[in-house]
Amino acid sequence: MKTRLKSAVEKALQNCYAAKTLVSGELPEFAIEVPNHTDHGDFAVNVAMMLARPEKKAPRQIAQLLVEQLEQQEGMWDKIEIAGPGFVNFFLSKSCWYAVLDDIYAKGAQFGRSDVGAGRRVQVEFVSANPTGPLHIGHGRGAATGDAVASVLQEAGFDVQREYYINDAGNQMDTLGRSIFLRYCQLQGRDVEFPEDCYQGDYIRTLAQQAIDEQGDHFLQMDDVEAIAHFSTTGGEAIRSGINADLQQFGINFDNWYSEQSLYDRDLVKAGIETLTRDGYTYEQDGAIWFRTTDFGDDKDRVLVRSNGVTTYFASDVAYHREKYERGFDIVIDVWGADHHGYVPRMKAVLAALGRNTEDLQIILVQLVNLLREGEQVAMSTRSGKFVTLKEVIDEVGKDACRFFFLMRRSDSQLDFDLELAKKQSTENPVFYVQYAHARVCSINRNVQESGLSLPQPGDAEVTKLQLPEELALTRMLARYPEVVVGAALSYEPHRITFYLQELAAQFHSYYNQHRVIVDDRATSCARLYLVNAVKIVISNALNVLGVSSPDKM
RNA sequence: GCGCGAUUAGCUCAGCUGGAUAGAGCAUUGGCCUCCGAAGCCAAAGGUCGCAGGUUCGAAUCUUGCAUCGCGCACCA
Repeated sequence: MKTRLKSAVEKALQNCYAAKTLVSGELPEFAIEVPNHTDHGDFAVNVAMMLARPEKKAPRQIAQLLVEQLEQQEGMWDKIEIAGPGFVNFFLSKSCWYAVLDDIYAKGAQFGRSDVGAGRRVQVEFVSANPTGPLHIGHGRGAATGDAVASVLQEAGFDVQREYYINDAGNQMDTLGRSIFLRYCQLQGRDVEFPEDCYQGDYIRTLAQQAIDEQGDHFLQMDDVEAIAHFSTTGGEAIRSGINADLQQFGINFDNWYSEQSLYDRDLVKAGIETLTRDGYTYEQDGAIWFRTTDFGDDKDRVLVRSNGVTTYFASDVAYHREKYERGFDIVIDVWGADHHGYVPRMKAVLAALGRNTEDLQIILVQLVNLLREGEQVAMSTRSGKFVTLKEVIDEVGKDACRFFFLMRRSDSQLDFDLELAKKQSTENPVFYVQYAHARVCSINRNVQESGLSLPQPGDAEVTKLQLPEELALTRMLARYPEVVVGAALSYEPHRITFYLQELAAQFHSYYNQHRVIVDDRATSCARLYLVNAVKIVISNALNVLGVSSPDKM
C-alpha cells in the first residue's frame, strides 16, 4: 500500500517538473509514514518539506502544487490534505481497506510474505555454544533470536540457512576430557584433585558415572592421555546430542552443523592465513604471526599463530568466515553474546581484508538474561557450574512463553525474565494475552458452528457492513503487518513482531469488549466474523514467525 | 587509561532509521459480566527523553563535550 502511494507521489512530482511548476528536478528519498494521529489521515508524506531548500519555496506551497497533480490521478484516496509544516496527508477510501481483508484470506498463511529479499542468500549462525556443557538460559535467548531473525528473513523473501558452529577444536575439548576423567577417577575412589579450570558442573559427574556403568574401571587401566582423549571425544558427542535435543524441544532445527575441526582437516585455516599473508596483511613478531587488523579500524593487531606454533581461535574464524562466502552467501549473520562485542572490529577487519563490504557481515549482539523468581534474581555463575539450563526453563514455563519472552526486548538490551509472570494465565503475561486473542476467535467460531451456521468465505461477507471506527482501525492494523515483517527483516530486529502482536491483540480485545461479533443482523455478523478471522490469521502468522504456537483453546 | 553500549513515566521497556500533541505493559486509583471466553475491557494520573552546546524548516533520534552505569581490552576459547 505504501509503495503504491509512493509511486503516485513520484509521478505527481515528475508532472510538476514537466509542467515547470517545480524546477529543481530532485527526487529525494522521502518517506511514507503512518501518522500517530488519525486526524492526520492514513498516510503522510514529507517530500514537500524536503524540497523546500532546493526549490527555495515554502513547504506548504510545494505541497499545494503536488496535491494539484495528485488530484488529477485516479486515487485510492477520498481526500488529500496539506497539514502542519507541509505534510501531505492521505485519507484512503474504505474500499481500499476492505481489500486488505480479501488479501489476507487469499494468501492465508502466506500473508506477510514478500520478495524484498529477492532470493538473496543469507546465513544465520547462532547458538554455537561450545560442546562442553548444556545450554543455559543465555544460549536460549540467542537461539530464539537467531531462529526468529532467520524466519523473518525468510518471510521477506531471503533464502536462509541456519547454521551451528561447533567449536570442537582447541584445548577446551581436552579440558572436557580431563574433567570427565578426573571425576571418573574420583568416583572410582581415587584421591585426585579437581582443578578450578576444569568444568565444575554436575553433568560432568553424570558422564563419568555413565562410563563406569558401561565399562567399569576400564579407563583406569589405560594411559591417562589416552583415557582423556577418549572422554574428550565421547563426552563431546554426548553433550552435543544433548544440546541438539534441547534445541529440538525448543523447536529449533539447524540446516547445518559446522565443525571447526573440519576447517583444520581441510587445511582451510592455513589457507586463510596464507591469503592474508599474500595480500600483505600479516607480519611476524616475537615468533608469532599477526594480522594487521588495525589497518581496518581495530585498536590492536591480532595473533593468528602463536609463537608455540598453535593457531588461535581467531585464525579458524578467519577461515570459517572466508569459507562462508565461498559457499555463496551474500549476507552472513552472526548472533553473539554481547560480552563478545570487543570481537566485532576484528571480524569486520577480516571482511575488509577479504575485499568484501563489511556490511555483508551482520553481527547481532544478544544481551544478558536476568532470571527472576518472585522478584529475586536467580544467581548464576558458569564457573561454579551453578546455572539454570535452558531445558529447565522450558520445562517450567513452556516453549511458547520462553520464546516470546526472549523476543520481548531488543536483543541488545538486557532482559528480565520473570518465571512467575511467564507462567501466569492472565493479561499481565504478554504471551497469554496474544494467544488468548487467537483462542477467542476460535471460540467464537465454535459457537457459530455449533449453532449450525458456517463461517464466511471470501466473497460472501458484505464488508461494507464494517463501518465502526474500531473495525476500520483493526483493519488498518492488519494491513500494516507485511510492512512490519519487512522492517523487522531489514533491520534484523524480530522484537518488532512481538510488539506488533501485542498491539494487535490489544486492539482486538478492545473491539471484542465493545461490540458483539454475533448480532441479530445476519449480514453484520458475517462481516464481523470475516474481520475477526482475518485477525486470527495474522496473529497466527506472526506467532509462527516467532516460533510460538497459536492454540485454538487454552 | 582506551574502546563499545546504554541513560525515555514510580518500575520494565517501545519509539518504524530526522517529522505533527513522545507511546505501551506492570504498579496506583476508580469503574464494567441477566451479554460470543472477565484468561477480558474502559477511565484517571504519571515526562526537563541524563546534562550542555551544534547541525536544519523540524532532534528522543544525527554530532561534540560532560556525568553516571554496564561490558570488553590474551600469543584463552
